[in-house]
Amino acid sequence: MKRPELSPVPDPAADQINDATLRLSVGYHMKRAFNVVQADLVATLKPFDLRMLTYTALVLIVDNPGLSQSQLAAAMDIERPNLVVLMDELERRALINRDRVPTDRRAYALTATLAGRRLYEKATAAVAVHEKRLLSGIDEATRTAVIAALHSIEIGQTGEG
Amino acid sequence: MKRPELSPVPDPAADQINDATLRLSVGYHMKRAFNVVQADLVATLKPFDLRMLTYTALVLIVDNPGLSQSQLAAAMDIERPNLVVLMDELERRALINRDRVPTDRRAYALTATLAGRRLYEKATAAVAVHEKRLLSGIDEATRTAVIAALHSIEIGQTGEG
DNA sequence: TATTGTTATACTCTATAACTATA
DNA sequence: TATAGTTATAGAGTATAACAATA
Repeated sequence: MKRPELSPVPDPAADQINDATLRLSVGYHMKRAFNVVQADLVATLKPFDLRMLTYTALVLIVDNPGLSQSQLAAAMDIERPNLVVLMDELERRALINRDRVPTDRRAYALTATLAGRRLYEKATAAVAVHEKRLLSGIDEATRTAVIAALHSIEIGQTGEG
Repeated sequence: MKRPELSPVPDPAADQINDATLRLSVGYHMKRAFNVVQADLVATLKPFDLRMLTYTALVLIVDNPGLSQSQLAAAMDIERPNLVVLMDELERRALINRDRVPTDRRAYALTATLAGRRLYEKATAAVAVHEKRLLSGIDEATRTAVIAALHSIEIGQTGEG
């Protein structure tokens, strides 16, 4: 966490740097912006003992009960082996269940426990507050355009809203 | 590299997922979009034997000759210890020089060598091409708004664009 | 005392190969 | 054969503490 409490005061040294050439490098600005968002998100989730990956997994399981680990890994854009340890952690903490699927005994049906859903509710509320604060400087129209643009980059297509 | 060659075909499994709740979670979409951009950038830089961090460092040194490692670390938003190994690598490859500053013999003045500047030129041209392709689905006005928004998140302020 | 660069270290995230059990 | 989940492992990126040299 480089920015302790989302201080709005940037490092003065960084601003003396001439980044004119980089002004068109989306990757650079995206990384820096993402760093800020991620740091905020990490700090927000810490009280709930969740990280970005465990939070995202929990949200997707609550919203999509019964999905498999393969589906979840695809949705999260991570490799299956990396998801296993996340599921191990959430299961150990009794936030999710791994139930065998009768029709395909290779797969697990993932569902959230009551404790998982409660943690989801609290964490999601906290995240909403923090993200709202994080984006407070951006007007609604721009915010919508940005999310749409991010989504279009994400899926590699043009329009989608 | 999860998306081998920036295929515009998303994983079908991921699209069946209900991410309505996440539609407002900027962190989630930002991470996914950043993953795509980063994968493209990594692939683009690979022929030059550069990673995102080494490329960014090289660009900033070329654009800001004489800056110190502390200043560079601040500009890149990484910790000083992590920058050391990057400088070791670039110096070993004779892309940059570390010269002692006469007025402050603790610090190094970082400059790019001729080879460093040449690599910078070639890599930057390649990055520009790839980013243009990556953002081809987004109109100019939106693109400008997105970069401005990213920058405003980055510096934690409102307007600056 | 404070700062620059450094070493050592640890943790998280990511990626691949290879295995098992099912299909 | 192919797929779901798993294990082991390796590589990046990131973060902190502690040190020597210098200010």
